Amino acid sequence: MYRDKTCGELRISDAGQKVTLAGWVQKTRKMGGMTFVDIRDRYGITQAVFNNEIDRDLTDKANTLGREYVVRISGTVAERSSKNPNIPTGDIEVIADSLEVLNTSEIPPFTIEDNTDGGDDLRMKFRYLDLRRPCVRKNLELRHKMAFEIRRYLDSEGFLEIETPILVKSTPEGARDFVVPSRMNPGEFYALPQSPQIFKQLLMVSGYDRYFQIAKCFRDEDLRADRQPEFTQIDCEMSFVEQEDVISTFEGLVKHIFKYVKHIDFTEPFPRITWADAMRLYGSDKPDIRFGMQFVELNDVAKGFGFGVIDDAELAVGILAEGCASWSRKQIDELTEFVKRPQVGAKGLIWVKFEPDGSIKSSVGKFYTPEQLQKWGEKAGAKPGDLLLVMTGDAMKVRKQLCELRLEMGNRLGLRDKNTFAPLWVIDFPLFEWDDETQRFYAMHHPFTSPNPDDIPLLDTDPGKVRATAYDIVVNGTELGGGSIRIHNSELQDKMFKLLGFTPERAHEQFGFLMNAFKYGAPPHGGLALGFDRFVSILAGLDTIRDVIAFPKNNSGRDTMNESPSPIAQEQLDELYLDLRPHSIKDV
RNA sequence: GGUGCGGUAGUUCAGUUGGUUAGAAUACAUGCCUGUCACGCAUGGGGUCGCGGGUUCGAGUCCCGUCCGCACCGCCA
Repeated sequence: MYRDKTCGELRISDAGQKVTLAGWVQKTRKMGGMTFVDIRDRYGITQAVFNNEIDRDLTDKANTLGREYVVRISGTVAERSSKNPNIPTGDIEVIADSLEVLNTSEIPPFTIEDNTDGGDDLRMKFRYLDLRRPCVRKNLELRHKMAFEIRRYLDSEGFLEIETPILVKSTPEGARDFVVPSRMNPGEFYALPQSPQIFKQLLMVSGYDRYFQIAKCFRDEDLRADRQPEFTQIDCEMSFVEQEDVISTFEGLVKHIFKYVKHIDFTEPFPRITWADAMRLYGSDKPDIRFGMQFVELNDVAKGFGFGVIDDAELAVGILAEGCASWSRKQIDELTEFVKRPQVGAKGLIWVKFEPDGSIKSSVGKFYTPEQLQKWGEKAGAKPGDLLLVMTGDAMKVRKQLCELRLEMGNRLGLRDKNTFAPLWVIDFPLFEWDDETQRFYAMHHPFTSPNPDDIPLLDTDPGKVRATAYDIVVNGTELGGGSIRIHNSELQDKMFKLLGFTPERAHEQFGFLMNAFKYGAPPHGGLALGFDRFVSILAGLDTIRDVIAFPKNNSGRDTMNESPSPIAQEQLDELYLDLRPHSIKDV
C-alpha cells in the first residue's frame, strides 16, 4: 500500500496517528531550519512539516523537492500551532519522519491552482495538468454525480439503458455528418450518429417502452463556447405516452437533479410558454426568464405621427428598464453601439426617459409630444425613473435584435445571476420552417415529429401554420433539450416526407427500414433529449461546456494536446480506397 | 464563408508619435530566514516581440500577406 490516508481527510481528531500520504508537491515553503511541504491529491491538500532539529538529512531532502514531484510522506498527525482556516485540513499537519520521491517533475508551464496563471490555449495543450486543478476536477465530479443521479432517477422510473451503434447510416437532413470509410465495403461510408433518434424509435417498435442512454453524439458543424463536435445527450424515448407524460417525467428528472446535486427544490411546476408567445414576449425560442423586461409592442400608440422610422416599420417594440432613466448619454450611446454591431445588425435605438419629476426626455422628442410619449409609457407600464428602449423593423428581425438588447440589459443590471435557475418549457413549436433560399419547408425539429392533432387539416391548406407536438426545456436562456411526440402512422409519415420534398424513392432509401418497421405495429411514442454537457455547465455556473469535458476540442475542432485531427499514412488510405487529391484540398 | 479582439520572458501582461541596452509581476535558480500557508528579504539567469514580405536612416510599434487562439454571425433537422 502506497498510502493509508488521502490528503483531504485528516482532522484534529486524528492527532497522534501515524499516517502515510502520497500525492503531488503543491508548494514548499522554507523557513530557515524548517520546511513546509503542501502535498495534494484528488481529495485535498495536507501540510507536511520537516524540521532541522529533528532530522537534518530529511529536511535537506525536503528542500530538494520541486513543484509537482510525486512523493510519499509518512509521519505523525499533529495539531498545528498556527492553524489555516482556509482549508479543511488546516488544523493539522503531518510531522514527517520519512520522505520518498516516487517521481520527479519538470517545472509545469502554468501554476496548478484555481487561480492559474495559464491561458486557455496553454491549459488545453497540457490538459492533463489542467485537470489537476481543483476547480476543473470539481466540474468533472459534478458531471459524474449528475450522470449517477440521472441513472438513479430513470432506473426508478422503469427506464432501460440501451446502447445504440456509433457507426450508423449517413442521412442528408439536419447537421453535417462525420463519416467513416468502410474498408470491407470499398467506396462506402458509415456516419457517426448526430443522435440515436431512429434507433430509439425502433426500440419502441420492439416494445422496450422506456429507453434511455447517456449517448455520445457527433455533428460536423462550426463550434461555439457551448458547442463541441462530439457531445453527450441524455437521450430518452417512451411508448404509450402523450406530450404531458413526457414533460412530467423529464420535469421530474430535472427537479431530481437540482434537488440531489444542487440541493435546490423546485416545488412548483415549471412555467410553460408557447413558441408564439416566447417569440412575441422575448424574441427568442429560449427566453431567459430570470428577469422580466418583456417586450411591449407599440404600433398602436406610436404609428401615424409622421415619424418614418416607426411609420414605415412593420413593428415598433420596446423593453422597459426599470430605474434606468438616470443612465447617462454615454451609457445609452453604448447600448446603441451594441445593437448596431454587425452581430445584432440594428439601425439604431430609440430611448424614452420617464424622469422622476414626471417630465419626459427622448431621442424622438422632435416627432412626439410628451403626451404622446406618455401613452408609450402607459402601454409599457412605465413609472417615473424608468427607461424605455425601442427598436423598429421587420417583425421577426426586430424581435431577435431586441432579444439581444434585453439580454445585454440583463447583464448590465446584474439580473442574470449564475446561482439562480429559471427553467421553463417552450411548447407548440411550428412543425415546419420555410426556407426562402431553397423555396421549401424544412422540419423545425425533425421529420418524425407529429403534428398537433388539431392542426392536421392545415397540412394540406397552410403547412406553415401547423403546430408540432414538440417541446423544449430551457434554463436561463440556454436550450437544455427538446423532444416531440413522433409519428407512428406510416400514412402520416409518408405525407410528412412529401411535404418536406422527399420523393417516395428517396424517403424509402433514407428511412425505408424505419418505414418498414412502422408496418409491424409501432406504438404511439415520443421522447426527448437533454444536452448533458450544457446541463452540467449550467449547474457549474460556466459559460462554456469545455470545462465540463475532460478532453475537449478547440474552436476549430482540434485537440491541441494530441494534435488531432492529423494526416494518415498512404497505406491506410490505400486500404480504404481513398484518394486525397492534394491539390483540391490545398485550393480549399 | 464572414465580423471583432488577441499573439512580446516558462506564464500573465505593459510597451506613448517609429528612435538609447524591450520592462513589470509571477514562475524558476542561489543565499538568508524556526510557524509559514499569496511567507518575507536579497541576488541572478531567462526574449526568433507568431511567421513571411514591404515602407524607413531606423519597425515590437506603420502597411500587405499568412498561421494560430478566443468570442460571435451564418451553420447546428
